[in-house]
Amino acid sequence: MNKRVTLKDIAKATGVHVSTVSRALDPKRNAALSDDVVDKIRGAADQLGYRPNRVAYSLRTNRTLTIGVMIPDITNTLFPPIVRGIESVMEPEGYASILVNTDGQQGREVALLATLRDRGVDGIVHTAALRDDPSIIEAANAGLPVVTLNRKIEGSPIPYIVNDDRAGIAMTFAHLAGFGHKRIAHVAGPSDLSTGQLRREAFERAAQDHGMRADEMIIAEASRFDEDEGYLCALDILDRDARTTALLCANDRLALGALRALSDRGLACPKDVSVSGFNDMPFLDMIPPGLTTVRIRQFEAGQVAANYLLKLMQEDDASVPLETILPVELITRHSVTAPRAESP
Amino acid sequence: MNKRVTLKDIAKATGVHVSTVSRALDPKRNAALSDDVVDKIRGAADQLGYRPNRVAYSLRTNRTLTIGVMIPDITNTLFPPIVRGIESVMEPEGYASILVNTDGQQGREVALLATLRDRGVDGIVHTAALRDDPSIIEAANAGLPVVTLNRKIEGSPIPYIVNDDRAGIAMTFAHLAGFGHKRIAHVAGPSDLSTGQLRREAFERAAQDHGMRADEMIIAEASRFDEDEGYLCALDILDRDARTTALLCANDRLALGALRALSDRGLACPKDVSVSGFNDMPFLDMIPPGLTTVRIRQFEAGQVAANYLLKLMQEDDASVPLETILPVELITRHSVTAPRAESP
DNA sequence: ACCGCTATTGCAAACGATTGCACTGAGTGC
DNA sequence: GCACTCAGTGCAATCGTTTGCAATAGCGGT
Repeated sequence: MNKRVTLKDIAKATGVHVSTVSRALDPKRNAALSDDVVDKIRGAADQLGYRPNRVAYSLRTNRTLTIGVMIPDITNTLFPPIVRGIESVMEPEGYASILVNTDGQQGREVALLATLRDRGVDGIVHTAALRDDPSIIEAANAGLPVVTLNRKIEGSPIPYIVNDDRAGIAMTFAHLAGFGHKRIAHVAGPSDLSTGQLRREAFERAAQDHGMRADEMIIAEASRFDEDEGYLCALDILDRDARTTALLCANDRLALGALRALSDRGLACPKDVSVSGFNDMPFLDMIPPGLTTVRIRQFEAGQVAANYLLKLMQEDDASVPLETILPVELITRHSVTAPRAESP
Repeated sequence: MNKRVTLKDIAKATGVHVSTVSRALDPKRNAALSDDVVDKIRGAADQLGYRPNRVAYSLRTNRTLTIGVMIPDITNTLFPPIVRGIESVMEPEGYASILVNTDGQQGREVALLATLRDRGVDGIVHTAALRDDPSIIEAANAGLPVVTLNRKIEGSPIPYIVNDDRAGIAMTFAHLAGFGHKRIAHVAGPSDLSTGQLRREAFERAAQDHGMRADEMIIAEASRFDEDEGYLCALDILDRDARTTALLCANDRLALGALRALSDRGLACPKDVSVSGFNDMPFLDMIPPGLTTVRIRQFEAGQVAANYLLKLMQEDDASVPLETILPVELITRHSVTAPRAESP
């Protein structure tokens, strides 16, 4: 358990002052030193195996080179690629991430945010924000760089990166309509999440654009983005209108639940009713009948968020776009086909 | 951007010395103080909204209350539950985790380990160790608490938590044999990973126990635990012995690849050949034909690892079991059935 | 020969907490 | 009434860096 070597050790070894050592080791500041002393110090440093003490650095400079990454649940396949995207730009810059899972609970969120701030993170990527989220706004106002991902916080100057949900839904709706579907229902996500809200609005607008009247729209809102809720909502929709021929779901897990509901009702997908999802989660292509869905760029989204955050952290007067919308892509598989001829 | 309040501020506000404040706020040390001054200080502290500066604390105490969690790739569904398991015990104790992905590359692993040490983590949970891994051994020898998970490092005193791979493989083999399979081949994992190695040995032993001769065993070793490798290995096995009736795969992703290989060869699973996996990854039940596999306790494994690490970090002379083997469970679905009557 | 300038380096004060030790005063025993 | 204990606080060093400023030396210019 030999002690770590410090600047002082190097100073002692080379006979110079510790501040000189500090300067010699800092590429941005060693210009003021003579080359030979720099060389000597450098030599001694890596001969002794010097590794800077980041904690001391942080105390002095008030920069931890650490960011907080807040997500609802890493267990949800949506998030790992985001995390890696963030890491892919942060790591080369010397930043590490501490990852916290909020489970979508407001209480956990504010507590975790507090511990992140206690730990002095230099910035936060927040993918779990509720639409209305005072604590994170407060943090941002206090000067902490924050960017949100996938979720948009209403009425705040916090930059957000989102996928083009509206376009995704519109494409899907058009795809469905193109097959001749007239009775398209929506399994919506929770309305307290901006994703849920936005996709629902996009659905309504798309439906309207295709000449559907508001009172014809059947929408069931899930209280969580999971299979069980999708199952329940699909059942609800079928109960409300048995003639529904297509289920446009706000995400894949809801769609998976809907699929199960159909099969429970003795309905086949896509023969009896078509189903679409959103997100294109992994292994979706292996699950029959092969869900038609919208692919979003999670890794990229993470990268963009990280880049913005970097900029905010490194430049005092940095400005990044308030809104960034990433393009999405319709992935057509086999869960959508033409509706059966309507029996009048 | 109002400055954070420090001990000094509280001292000024209450008219006592900063060291007194420090003591008053520390539950383990305030016994030596009079109750009224403690109350006064406490009151001032949360009236001013004091939050301790963890960086300063760390510098002084040499404890960061941070651990490093090294995994191959968070994108692999195997790991998120582990991460959450770790978090579930660490978070209540005030520890945060910094997560790094090694991608299974030795180079990345040593670099990331170095940055973790630079950051002064109090301990490390390592789920990505190669079987022979000098850098992590060196770290452990230097006094850094380390526990490895899923992987065992040969000939080191580092505690490891593993699933009962041997039993899992044995159960699967017995299950297969119970259906009457005689020609059971193994799609093995990489032998430089202890999981790959161990499962292969378990297969060989199980085969032997069922009266198979060594020269009858057909084994193809994948160089990675992924679908493409599973595909290739399965093809290889079919080429080597077309009469193979069962593929016991070292993990689910290999099995998924094998499934694809079978279908490419016009073979049906389970009618023509049975297939089994290992790990029971999420959504596996939704992928036809429903892979029979071995369920492992990832969340629990994370918890155990975290508990051991906590003990190692908090007690000087802590001793935890060198080896911990978690029970596994055979999940039977529909990818295994009796072999067709052999056409002689 | 003197002055001033610049290039190089040292000094010391931070950053915000913890902690061994010294100090003070009141209470105790005799 | 005196020495002694001990509870309750204050003092100051310390953790390892960074950084504004002071100090020194060497140099050229006049």
